[in-house]
Parts: sequence; C-alpha cells; structure tokens
Amino acid sequence: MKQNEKISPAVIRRLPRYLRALEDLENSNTERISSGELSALIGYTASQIRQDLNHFGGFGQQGYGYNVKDLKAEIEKILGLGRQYKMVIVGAGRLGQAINSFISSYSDDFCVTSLFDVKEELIGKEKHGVLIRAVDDLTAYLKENPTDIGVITVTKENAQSACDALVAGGVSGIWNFAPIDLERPAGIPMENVHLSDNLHSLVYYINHPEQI
Amino acid sequence: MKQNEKISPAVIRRLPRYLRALEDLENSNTERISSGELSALIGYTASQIRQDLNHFGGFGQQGYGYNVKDLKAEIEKILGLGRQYKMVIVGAGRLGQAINSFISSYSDDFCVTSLFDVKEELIGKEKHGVLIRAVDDLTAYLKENPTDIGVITVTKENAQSACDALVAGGVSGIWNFAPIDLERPAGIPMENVHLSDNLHSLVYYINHPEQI
DNA sequence: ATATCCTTGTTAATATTATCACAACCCCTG
DNA sequence: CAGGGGTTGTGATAATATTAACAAGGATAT
Repeated sequence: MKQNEKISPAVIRRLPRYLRALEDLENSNTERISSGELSALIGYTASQIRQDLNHFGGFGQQGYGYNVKDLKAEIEKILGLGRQYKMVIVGAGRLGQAINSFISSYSDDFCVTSLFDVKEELIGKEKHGVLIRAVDDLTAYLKENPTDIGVITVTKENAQSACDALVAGGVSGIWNFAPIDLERPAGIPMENVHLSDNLHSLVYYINHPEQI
Repeated sequence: MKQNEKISPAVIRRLPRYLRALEDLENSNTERISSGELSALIGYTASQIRQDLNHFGGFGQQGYGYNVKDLKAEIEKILGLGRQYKMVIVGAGRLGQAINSFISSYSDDFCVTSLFDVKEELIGKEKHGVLIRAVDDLTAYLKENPTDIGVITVTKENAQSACDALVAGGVSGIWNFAPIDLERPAGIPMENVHLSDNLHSLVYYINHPEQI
C-alpha cells in the first residue's frame, strides 16, 4: 500500500468484486486484461478500476494492461487471504448451518472449528462434521482454541451476549447476521448482513422501479 | 414523496434501519423521539436523519420531534410494506432452506409459496410446510401463480438460468445470493447478498484494524 | 397569555466519491 | 529498431453525500 494512506470503504468493498472477476478470468485461461475490458465485465468505469488499484500500487503496464494471475495475487495479498482463518458460529439453527455449509464448500482459507448453541437437544451433535457445543462454553473454548472470526446467527435478543463472549474470547473480527447493531470495543471489525434490511430495500425498488 | 425527486440509494438503504429502530421504540412504548435521540440510538448524525426523512415530507414537529407510531407508518408506506409479497426460492439446499425459514418466521408480509430445485430426490418433499418443485416447472408455475419476488440460492453456474426463468415468469424483483452479477432486463430490481465478498471485506479490516 | 426552550426543515459548507482527460510510455508490428 | 496504437497512472474536475448552522415556529411551564 502507498504510505499509510487511509483507503475508503467504497474501494475496499469493490476489491472482492475484482477478485471474483479475476478468478473467472484465470479459470478461462485469460492472461491479460485491460481496465476497459474489466469495466465491461463488472460494470465499474475503467477509470474507477485504475484509480482503485492505484491506491495499492501500479500493478499494470502501459500498452498492455494487467496480468490476471499477478493482479489476483496482489488483491489476495491486500485483503489478507492466503492463510487460513479459523471461525466459530454462534447459533446452530438453519442459518448457522447454512453458513457452516457455505464456508466448508467455499474455500480452504476459512475453517469452521465449532458451532455453539443454547438448545440442549443440539449440543453434542455434529453438523457437516462440526461439533455443536454449549454457548456457555464459548469464551473458554476460544481461549483454548484461538479463533479469528466469530459468526453470529442467533436471535436479536441473544446477539449482544454472543458478541460479548466472542470479544472476551479474543476473536479478531465478527460477522453478524442478527438484525441489530452490536456494541463492541473499538478496533474489532464487524460486517453485518441484515437480511431484513436488504429485503426492505428490494421492496422499495419494486414499488419505485423508475428509480433503479 | 416530494415531487418526482430521485432519492439516492444511500438514503434508501438507511430507511430499513430507521424502521427497525422505530419498531424497537414502539415495543418499548416510546411515543415520541427527536432526531438527536434517534442519532444516539442508531449512529447516524441527527442532521442526516432529518435530511433523509425530509426527502419524503415533513413528518416531525418543531419543539417536539417525531411521533414514533406515525413515523413508522410513514416509512412502511414509503417502502411499500403493508401488503403481502409472494416469493419463490430457487435452490432448496441449505441456504434456500435457511432463507425459507427466516422469511416464514420474520413477518407475515412475506410468504414463500414454493421452493424449486433440480435434484430429483428433493422434488416433492416439503420443507417448513413448503413444497419443493422441479426447477423445469418454474416459469409455468409463476404464470399460474403470480409472484412478487424470486430468491436465487443456487450455484453460480445455475444462477443465470434461474434468473431468466424468474424474469420469464414475471417476478417484480430478485433477491440474489449467488456470487455472480446477473443479467436481466432494465426495470427489474435486484438485491445481491454476496456472502463471500462480505467475508473478504471483513478479512481486510481484520488485517488493517487501523482503518476501521 | 407569555416567555423560554426545543427541535424541525432547510440552506450553505464541507467532505467524499466518481469521472474525465491526457501525458507518459510500453507493447507490438513490420 | 522505429513508429503507431493502446493502456496505464494521475492530477483536475464534476457529482454525491454528509455535516454544520440557523431561522422559524410549536411545545411546555408558569
């Protein structure tokens, strides 16, 4: 990265999109790509693509474009991929199981080591090869088994205490699926997936198609 | 809405957040709320809250603030809630089932009428009281049973054809969980939930906590 | 009634984000 | 190895989005 420049969140949210496009290109054995071609593929302007990438360094070559393999490697490095992230999921209901299944099939870079739940009847069972433990044991488990990411898929009512337990256990980041904005110490990143909010936005645009 | 003013997507994405806060306030029997108090609750500046709401009309009163019940009703009206939206889910795997379960427990405003899948062994079964049909019958089903929203929870490879079938069947909007940007006719709104992108952004901030 | 206190709606200022435009300069062809 | 074509990196400009500031006017207390 150039200096200690603060990168805008808008740029960061686009990086995974670039990565997906580059993976597709690599799979189709494309060796090089220009910002203009990338623009046609993913819809951002060529100018924006060049400016985004330039926040992190000049990965392209004039008259040539970008080397697909190299650029993909650079973006993976920027994001911090290339090592394994250990995860736990708090909430072993349908959503927790779906996320567990998604992660295990998605990439070896992410590994769910345990699920947690309050429900007696779930504790001790396995889902997708992952053991469900009692949520009371969460913090203790995390201290024994250092974990990078905590996923919250419990109800709104239980989300804050799940978050507190994850923080107490020393996770580095939180992925929250509960429809609530959780309190946490500064410096702990959190990504929210608010399904209901998302659905409501969709409904707005269904009713105002002229605004799309 | 004031005139035919085009409302920025940034504003639209905040409306569901306001709605959530107002629901909580209503549940705790709070009658009135000022933009300053709302700001403390949800983190947006008071100025932004007032400006957002004013795009749609003056719902507040000087020296008093906003009436919780009324403001909630206004935002529901703006979003287009208050009627039932019929939905189908294409992809009856874990994610599809999780979304189905989420929706049925979330609100009566949304109703999943059918799941669809390619897998022979799933077709004819019921999940959460909803029948799984063959994806080949999707468009025909939609023509018989007018549907507002199509949810895509199939693999990346099958997502575009699912999208095409939904559009051919006349859905008004699409909620896409596949990690791909789908082609569709202009005027069909689509909300994307790209879990992998989201996870990658989280990983970036885990590795650059100073940038939060 | 009246005066004070609040809080909105709204305009202006600032900050952030996206686009444009082009010089620099590398690839590629012959 | 020279010239034409193509593409980047980047500073300037435009567009959006957010925050600040305050006049207008209702709520509340007395």
